[in-house]
Amino acid sequence: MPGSPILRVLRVAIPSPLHRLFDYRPAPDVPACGWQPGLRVRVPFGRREVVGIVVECREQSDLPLTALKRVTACLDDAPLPPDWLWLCRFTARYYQHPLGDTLHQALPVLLRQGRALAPRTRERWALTPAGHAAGSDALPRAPRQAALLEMLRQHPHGLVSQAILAQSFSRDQLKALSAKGLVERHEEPLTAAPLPDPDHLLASPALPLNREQAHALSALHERLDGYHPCLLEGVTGSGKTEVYLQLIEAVVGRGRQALILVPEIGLTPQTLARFRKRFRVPVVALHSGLTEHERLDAWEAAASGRAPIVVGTRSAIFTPLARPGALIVDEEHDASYKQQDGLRYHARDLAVARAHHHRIPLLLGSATPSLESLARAHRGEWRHLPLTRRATRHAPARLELLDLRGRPRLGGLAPPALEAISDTLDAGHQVLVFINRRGFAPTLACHACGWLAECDSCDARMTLHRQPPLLACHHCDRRRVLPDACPECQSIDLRPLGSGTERTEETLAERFPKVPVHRIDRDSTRRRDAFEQALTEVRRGDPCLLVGTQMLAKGHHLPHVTLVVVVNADAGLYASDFRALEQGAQLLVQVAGRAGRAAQPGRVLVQTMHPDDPHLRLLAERGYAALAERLLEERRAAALPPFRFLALLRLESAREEAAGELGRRTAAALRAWLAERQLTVDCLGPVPAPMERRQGRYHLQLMLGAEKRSALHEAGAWLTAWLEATPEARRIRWSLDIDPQTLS
DNA sequence: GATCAAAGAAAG
DNA sequence: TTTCTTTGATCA
Repeated sequence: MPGSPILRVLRVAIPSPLHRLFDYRPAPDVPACGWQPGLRVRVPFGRREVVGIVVECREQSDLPLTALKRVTACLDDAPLPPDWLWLCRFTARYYQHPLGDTLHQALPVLLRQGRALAPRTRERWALTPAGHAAGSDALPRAPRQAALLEMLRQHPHGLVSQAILAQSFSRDQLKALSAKGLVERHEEPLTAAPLPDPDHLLASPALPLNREQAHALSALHERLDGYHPCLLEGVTGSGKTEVYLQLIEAVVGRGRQALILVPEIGLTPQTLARFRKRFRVPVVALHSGLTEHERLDAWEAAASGRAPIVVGTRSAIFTPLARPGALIVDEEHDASYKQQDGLRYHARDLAVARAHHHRIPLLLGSATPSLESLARAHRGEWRHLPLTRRATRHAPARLELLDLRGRPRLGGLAPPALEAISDTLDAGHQVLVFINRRGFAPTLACHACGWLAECDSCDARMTLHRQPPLLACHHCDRRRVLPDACPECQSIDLRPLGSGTERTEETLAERFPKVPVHRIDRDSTRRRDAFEQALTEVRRGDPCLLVGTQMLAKGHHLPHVTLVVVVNADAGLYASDFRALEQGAQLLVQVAGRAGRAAQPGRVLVQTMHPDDPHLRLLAERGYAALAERLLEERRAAALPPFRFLALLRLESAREEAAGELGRRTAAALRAWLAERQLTVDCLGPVPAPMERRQGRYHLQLMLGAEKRSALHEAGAWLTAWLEATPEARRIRWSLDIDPQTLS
């Protein structure tokens, strides 16, 4: 008999590492909206109950209906936002990650736990009839309650609790009055704020634009409808943020929402303050400091459209938007956009997919764009919008290479660097010493026999720390007390080898006793406000020395710094990873950008053992863009990204043999399958990972490369299916990294 | 024979 | 991943 198909089965994504869905029979009571994808359900799973998400409603299952369990309850009145569901499904497919786990990761914790996604409400308190009737002398022994009663008498519609608490009344006083029957509480929905009149959107006026900024903005304005990716390449201080702000203004002015991604290190109170100062509409920030309630509120505000502007770090790409208008990715080259464990997604790449899906503009900004993005711009896929002028009078500081060979060093600094520091301090300016090594010294060595402090669990040296004094491995949690004598030869001549932030700080403090030395690294800024406190002091402008790691290099305005010294450029630039030169150069340019942002021109001294290296010279003499061109040519010649697509299978086991055996079997099976399917994907390995032993486990990897993404994708899908079906693989931890950022 | 840890299997 | 079952080793 014809008719509508009978719904008998719900396919549910379960939070688990399994690459499959599970079928259930619907609960007896049907949700108001009917069964549809995106509804959260509570289901029995094994011996427990979990929260899953319906992804499909069908008539039949591969299993007999009698074998299916029944959904315990539906948790939603309406499905989770479709744009969110779409992005999660895309992500799971693209990164070959289980859909259940992907959905789970992309949801605020409270929603994962099954909390209702009710429209947010707020409390309003108003007088009851008894409250109106009560005289002003009704509460002689409770003056604060009487004052509160009086205040509410002035507001016939009552007051929201926020306003009451802001008048320094307490929740207890409200409760006391409520217990006396004088006031009562009303819950009211937090409905969408009326759209601000486009003429009154700005709380402070937009800044005037220079010609380049104006050109970039008009290019963006031309096409606010439709997918329109633009790479905004702007040197430090060229005003990228102002272009972002004015694009947001246009988007919000049309009643749409803007989502802005910033690097982990970039979501500072100052950044937010700048956004909030410009707009009269709320700016919702998503960062690690939020409580789970705040996170849920922010999610709901974005999903309902109540929040016109959402700013967040990597995971904010999964924020649903009711009326998406534009996506902005600031510092698009930043490595923090790639998640390095579990679901290894790249937020910038997902932003591309999402903007395309929504058909909205995408703005990617950077002073030092990734080679991937530059290649897209060159191919004409993305519009390239350069900003070359700095707002200040000075050209960006040039890098001066300082030959370290044969020179004595003090705390890692060669004499010419010390001299430059001395001169700068004498001139009343500030100095930034950049050193990418935490701790006192990279390791401890025995001067008698050559013993080095090595970690028991990793193929790495242990770092020497002074505060507190110990040896620590930066690759695992292992710590050791400082030995009094060499464990090999009992000599007591143990010496620190090389310099870290602590040692450089110590040396500089001895050498320049009259100025304060601020050390800024992960260790010195453990305390929440320590970092902000140090920055506040530095901003006052008195001469001082700053010693710091990457933390300092990114995004902070240090207007009084006129000299930057890079203690060792080589470590970053000449690492074995194929992206080392690109990322090392990006970091150098960013560090250099700290110098001379205010009235004074800046100097940047880069210490190196390879002052004649052609890459380094190209960067110093002609800048990042020129180096990037050359690196692109080299990548093309070497068949590396962005001219080839890569996927990396990592295998890890406590037993070296087990990982090796599985690696060989996997590679053989994959090669056979590739030959049979005639897919042009090549497979390299298994080879030991660059640091083979880490945290007591052996790491190996299999690298897949292809010219066509579709072929790589097919191979990846087969690989995950094969591994999941292979019993030996269960005892080994494995993960597939699509578009790996590093090969380590 | 009881107890415990390690290994293995299943999840709708 | 979580949970339960099976298996093997050890002890009194």
